[in-house]
Amino acid sequence: MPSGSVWEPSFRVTSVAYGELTTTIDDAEDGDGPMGERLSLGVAARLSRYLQVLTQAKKMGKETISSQELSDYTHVNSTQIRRDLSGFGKFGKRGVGYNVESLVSQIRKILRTAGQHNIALLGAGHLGKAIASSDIFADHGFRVVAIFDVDPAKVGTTVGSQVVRHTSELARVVEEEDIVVGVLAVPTAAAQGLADQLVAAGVKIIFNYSESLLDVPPEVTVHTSSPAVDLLYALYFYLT
Amino acid sequence: MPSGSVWEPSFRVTSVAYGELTTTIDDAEDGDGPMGERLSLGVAARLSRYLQVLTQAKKMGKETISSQELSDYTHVNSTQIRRDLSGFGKFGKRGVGYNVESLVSQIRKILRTAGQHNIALLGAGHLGKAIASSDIFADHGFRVVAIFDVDPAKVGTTVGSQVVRHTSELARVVEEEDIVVGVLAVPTAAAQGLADQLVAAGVKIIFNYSESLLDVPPEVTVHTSSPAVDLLYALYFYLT
DNA sequence: TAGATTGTTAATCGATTAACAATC
DNA sequence: TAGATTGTTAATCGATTAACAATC
Repeated sequence: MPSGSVWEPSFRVTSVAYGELTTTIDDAEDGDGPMGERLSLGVAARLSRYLQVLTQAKKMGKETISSQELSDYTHVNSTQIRRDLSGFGKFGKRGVGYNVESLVSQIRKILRTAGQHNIALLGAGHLGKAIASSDIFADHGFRVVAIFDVDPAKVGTTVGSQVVRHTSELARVVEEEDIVVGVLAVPTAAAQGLADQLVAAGVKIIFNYSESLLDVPPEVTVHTSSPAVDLLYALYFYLT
Repeated sequence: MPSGSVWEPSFRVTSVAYGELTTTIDDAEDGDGPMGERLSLGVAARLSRYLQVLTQAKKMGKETISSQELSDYTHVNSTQIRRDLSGFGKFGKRGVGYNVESLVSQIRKILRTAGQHNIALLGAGHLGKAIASSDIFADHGFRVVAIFDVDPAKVGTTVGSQVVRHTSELARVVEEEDIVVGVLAVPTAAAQGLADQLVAAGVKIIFNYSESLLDVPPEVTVHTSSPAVDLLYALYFYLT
């Protein structure tokens, strides 16, 4: 019996309301399935989770996986998983399950995240170092191509494969390196200022590991990491 | 215009299927409202998120907050927020909003997380140090009361306010310190073994910051932290 | 009073689930 | 063939949203 993240309740509670969610887009793909339409928030979020589990399962040498196993690890109902997948094609084999490797590439295609994407990491403290040396981002095609800090003692040192730069170089580097995501691993007090700089530099996705509530323009998406929230939530069901 | 986490799509996608979700429990409270029943997964997760934002707003000296402001920060629809809250009482003031401090204590009461809960942190590397020195857990009544590592070079050193202990002491310390949550901040290869030890020691909630897919008994809840998943998801809506 | 915001209703949409035939 | 698991249908439940009266 595997685990699963209590993560996203029926709505992974983070229901987002980001403008139109189901408008048609240009490029179609395999033919059948809703490939030509923008995915709903729910489907996109679940597919991302399946992808995470599949990526790890592949690492562990697993060749096939059933919807029930995926369900055990994601806590998404197995019928819903089969439903989500069958909307895009018949990926599974009855009596056997899904081929892990082929399902990974199918989902990557659906999520259009087959390519490489560049990340800027802000903050070279403990958290920044932990993120820089982790595989999690790299596994999904995200590359930390620049690390910034304001501390003169840290600027110039090497973290992961990158030399730490001073924050004053942010705007230039974001453009040069084609950075689409900024990750804030800085103290709460510094977060808003750096978010402003990221926005000014044209970054549209910010990952906030600080506690600060960030104010950004509507076209910028902020994801605030909140382990304590998930813990509160898990604890509620433990206590009751 | 504040940000918000793409987090939990309409379902914070992590819909969980953990047995009965709406059975009645013993203690009733204020009288009106569904206080006597177990919260649905969705409501509990959303309330946790409101609490996170409110806690930070309180720190920033904010006295009142409207459902629209809460919506901007959580990406939960403002009508839904009012609906969620009004189920437990009339906490708001028309034309004004909600009192931040009073709403914090109301939600804490609803989530039954007013008390202190003890955490064991496994791994005294960069991530462990980052977690130990962060406020996020402390803000919500979680206390890191023990830190473990297997590295002899780390055992005995001080991280945060704790002296790092050897993992062999785990079972004893879990019992002595009444630890209910184990946080895994260790390399992927070590995660399952430590999860097994936590389970054997009686811990029922595990927070997994490694990439490992953990197999645990059904009564244990595992939350796997997955920043890359959230990033994939945010990127999809950015690219389309 | 005028403006703002809550609390609540009603309608819709999507997630959830059980069930089962199809088929590997 | 027998067992397992997918793909799909149909029914239910809860989330989402707009709208608006109540009221601070």
